Amino acid sequence: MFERIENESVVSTVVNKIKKSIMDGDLKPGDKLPTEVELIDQLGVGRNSVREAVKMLTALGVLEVKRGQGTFVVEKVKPSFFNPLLFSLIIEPKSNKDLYELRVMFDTMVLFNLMDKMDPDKFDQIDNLMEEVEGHYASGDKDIDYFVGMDVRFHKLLMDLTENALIKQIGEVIISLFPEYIKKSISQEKGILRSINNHKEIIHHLRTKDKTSLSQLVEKTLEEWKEEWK
Amino acid sequence: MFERIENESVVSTVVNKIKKSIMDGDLKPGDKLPTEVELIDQLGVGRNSVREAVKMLTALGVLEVKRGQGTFVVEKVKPSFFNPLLFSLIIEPKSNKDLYELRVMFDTMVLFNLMDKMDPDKFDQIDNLMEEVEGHYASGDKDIDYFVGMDVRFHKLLMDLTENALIKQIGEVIISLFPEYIKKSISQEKGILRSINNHKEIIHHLRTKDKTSLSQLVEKTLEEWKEEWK
DNA sequence: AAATTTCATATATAATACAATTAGGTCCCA
DNA sequence: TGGGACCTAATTGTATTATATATGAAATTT
Repeated sequence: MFERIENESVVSTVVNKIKKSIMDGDLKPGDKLPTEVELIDQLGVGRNSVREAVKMLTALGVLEVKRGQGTFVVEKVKPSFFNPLLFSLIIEPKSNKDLYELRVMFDTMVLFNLMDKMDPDKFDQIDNLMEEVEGHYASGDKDIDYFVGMDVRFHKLLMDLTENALIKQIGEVIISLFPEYIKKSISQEKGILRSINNHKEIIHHLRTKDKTSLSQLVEKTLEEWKEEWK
Repeated sequence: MFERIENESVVSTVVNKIKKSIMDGDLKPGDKLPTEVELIDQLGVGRNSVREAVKMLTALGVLEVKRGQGTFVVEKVKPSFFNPLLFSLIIEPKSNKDLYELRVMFDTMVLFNLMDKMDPDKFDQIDNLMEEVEGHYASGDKDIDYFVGMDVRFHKLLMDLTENALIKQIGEVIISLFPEYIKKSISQEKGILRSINNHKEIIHHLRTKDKTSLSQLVEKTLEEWKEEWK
């Protein structure tokens, strides 16, 4: 008969009012919100409610609080936006197979995307990184952590070059799930070499815009990894 | 000389302790946290700090507060908690292109993954869905919402068929960002038809395991959308 | 002019009081 | 013996007040 009375909490109300101000354009990126005291007066609520609302929007990456100065709408959204996703991956454990598949597929995706965007400057950045790694290897350095770090840097660089903020964000999350696996996979000298050669092959296919070979390479890599983990 | 003293706020500390408990497995999905008063005692902080920390984790979809009962770790993170991502589209309008690219790339990724896994049963599921949609279209039904819903269902079905929990999860997030865009793009009769034909093409390439054509199709679709948004 | 201090402003934390919601038990009566 | 009304303990929700701390700018000193 009667529909449920939605007793929206005070905090939710405040959150929504701030949200609305942003979406309506009354508050633009970089703008300063009224001070806590002003908000208390304007909204007619307690200070705790205002603070809790601001904290929620801070957690979501929408607001930014600078102590002694005030509260501001963020200029640029941080990758922390995908933190909830990261949590969900922790809360609901995933199988290794799923994780690999995702990683390999994501890498392929990034590379495909890059093929249409690569220019000489971007190749320079990649080449510089590769020279650094090969130099270290040639010099006899066998520090696993270094090569693991460079492996991560290589993949992050590729993601950066897509110039797509969303891809970067999701990529960060995926890579953050991987350090142990990378370490395990290159924790032998032949692992290091294989990693370097793998990257070189990737770059080669990127230069020649050879999607077929690239996707075959990725598949091959996946197969190798699978073998190793049995 | 001295490195900066990171004065982590009390609230952040509480947030991190709760996070850690979850990640270490001391708190599992569905578990009840200590009451506010207990947390105050155990952590030696004020109630405001505890409440603000809980509010942040609630905003991230990690905790769930039931008044009169307590605070719990969520069983399953809902995709709706990613809505804040929509903020990034308001704050950084240029990311529309990014979002679109991500979507197209993710779809491609799913399809590539599927190619090696498809069996007759899976094709049956897809065919059933397509028959339903085409039936509706043939019957003269032009309800936009219906076709938008079916477009979403089509893409969700493809993701389901990968049988990869991670892909499903990330896909949910991406798709949840799209209803309005999809709606815009098929909000004309020719839009509906185009959507249906596009899906049919996808299925065809899936059957023939033709990766090249598939990736070309996706590129073509991307180009079309780009044109439309100018 | 440069360095230091002071001060106003804003957020951070804590403590207290009371309100509201929920689950479950108790009581009472038919 | 049921079953409904009521009560109560536990827990979160909101408001208020007090104090602490960080920040930037103004005032002061050197």
